[in-house]
Amino acid sequence: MPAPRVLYWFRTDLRLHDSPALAAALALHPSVLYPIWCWDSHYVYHARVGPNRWQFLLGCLEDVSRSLTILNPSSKLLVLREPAVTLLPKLFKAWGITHLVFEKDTDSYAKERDGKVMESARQAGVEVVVGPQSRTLWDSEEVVKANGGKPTMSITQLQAAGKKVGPIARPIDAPKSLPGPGETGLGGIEQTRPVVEEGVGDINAKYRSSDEASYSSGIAGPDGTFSVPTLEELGMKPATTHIRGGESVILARLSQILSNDEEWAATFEKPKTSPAAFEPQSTFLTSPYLHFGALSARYFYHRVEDIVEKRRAEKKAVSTPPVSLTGQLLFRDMYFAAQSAIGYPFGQTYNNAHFDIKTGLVTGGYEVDSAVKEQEFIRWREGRTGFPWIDAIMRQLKLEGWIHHLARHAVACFLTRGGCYISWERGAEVFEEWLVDHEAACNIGNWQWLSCTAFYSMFYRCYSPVAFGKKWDDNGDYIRKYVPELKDMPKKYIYEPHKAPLKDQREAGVMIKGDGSEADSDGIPLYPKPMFDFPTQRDICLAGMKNAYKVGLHGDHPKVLDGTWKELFPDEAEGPTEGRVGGPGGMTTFEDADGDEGHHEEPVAATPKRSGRQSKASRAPESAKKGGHKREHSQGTLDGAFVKKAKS
DNA sequence: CTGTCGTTGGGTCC
DNA sequence: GGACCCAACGACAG
Repeated sequence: MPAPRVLYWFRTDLRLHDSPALAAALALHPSVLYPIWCWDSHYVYHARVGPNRWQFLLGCLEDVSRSLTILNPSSKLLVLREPAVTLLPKLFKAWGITHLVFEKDTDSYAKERDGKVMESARQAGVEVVVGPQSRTLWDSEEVVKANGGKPTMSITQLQAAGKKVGPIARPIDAPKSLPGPGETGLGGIEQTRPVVEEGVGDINAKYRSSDEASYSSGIAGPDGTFSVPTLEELGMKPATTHIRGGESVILARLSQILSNDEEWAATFEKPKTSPAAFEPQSTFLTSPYLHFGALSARYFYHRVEDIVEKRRAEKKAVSTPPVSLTGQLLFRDMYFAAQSAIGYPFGQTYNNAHFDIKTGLVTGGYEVDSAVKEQEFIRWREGRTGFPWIDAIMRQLKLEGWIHHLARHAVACFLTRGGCYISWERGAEVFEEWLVDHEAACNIGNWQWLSCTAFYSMFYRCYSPVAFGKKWDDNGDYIRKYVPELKDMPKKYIYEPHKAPLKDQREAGVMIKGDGSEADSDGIPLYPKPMFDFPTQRDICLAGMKNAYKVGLHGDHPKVLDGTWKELFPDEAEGPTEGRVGGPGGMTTFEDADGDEGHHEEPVAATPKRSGRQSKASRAPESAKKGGHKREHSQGTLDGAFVKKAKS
């Protein structure tokens, strides 16, 4: 039997250390090994990916390529500018491939894609080896099985299930040698240009100079060498973050931190790390590396756990899950397993058996259909809500692609159940676009958590846009950094600048005025007034949440599926009404101290209905649409039991 | 049925 | 800085 000719397909495992899938490829004793990366049109067109994450990914690709070349000068990462689904069947033939090897991926989209690729491999007589899922501590499907087939909805469930699955695999070493690739001639293969999915559209077009740029240079790239592209080749606008991708970057930093300060690593408690810290931030910032597989979760886990065990033996203090460093990895596994169990509906309320409608109420569940809400959403996204703590966080996110976990809590709570009462799905999309560490399972899961849609339900625990930030950063240094127009505002007013007397505003060189759409007025920098009165809005949210919990609708309820659910929420169905208070969506009016008008500008035109939501739902496999975990709505509160007004 | 717990709240009082 | 209250969810153990 001739020696195997192996295609190793890198995806979200952009590393050489602790890669069981790569080890499986090498265990075949291949005569040639083609390390490839395929330009996935889903990532280019349909997933929301801004320049910062693109740049991070490119850094990871370059790093892997360099490491491959170190192992074998004739090897490097072959970047193929075409999606795997159309390209691989052609490559199998052109390169005489006998085996395709890749790491298992339980992400909803990845499962669908890999299924298609495996089918085409079967037809081509190519053997497929799916390596163990190693971006998590345990295999997500095994965790689900151990959890009785149900999604893991709490950290205790995850821990119990993980225990049943078994010990977390010890990391394996990077390979010491590597076969080179064979002939890389494309032998007349025609590039199949990816198609923008109808109804979904090219979400990232705004970041590219040309729709055609990404695939215009053919499969092998502009110089025909399968090079890692640049942002320019992608037609992408420049990135703004200082965060750089790459396995060697994170391994070096991890070693440095873990050996320099074992105590810190062993006693780490997430809730005690400051969301307001910058340069340096208060946490490791491993998340983007974990997402792209530049850092193995298992390697990270065991490096930390070894230190913890050592200190435990020395009778020194250590922290434990869920607050410890390893606890953070457990949460990640919890979300991966939940996503794996639920599939497509995980990313939405619609058709999701596990999630209540709740914060989707006022937004129609699937789209913002109120001009006021849309305006609030835009102001939240762009960091001009008039709440400096919220605005600083959103501006850091947009600029750097990363914010602290607790900062994510603050802005997510504010947008959903603790401020605007806008659907978590809108916020999740912004994070998806801007985060360098965006991980669908974790992002969706955390948004559901913060909006009290799933995983968490104590909606009366609400973050204040003033008090929470002050707790960490009384002087407001974080705000001064990311909202520079407030940099000279006295400490007394830094979290609530609209309360500053005109004299203080003048001395601080800023005027608190308007809605943030104007940067300055006659050369004087402007910072907006709060877009609503927070305490009033918080009460409205609490009342809405109480009502929503009482009704207890789930995403797979017939009335949700057929769109008639609004009948059950008469207050919300009417939409925002001027001056109405006591129901979610009521437009609040308030006047501030100096008697100026409040936040109401002319409402912008309502945005058109977004096609993405519905088409994503309709794209879900039939099994997912019909299956799922039907839940009894036994409370008998569907008719007329909603709460019209919260007791105050 | 009751009581307790849940990674990370806020405000007041001492 | 800690104790306690606020108004109160759902999961789980007993």
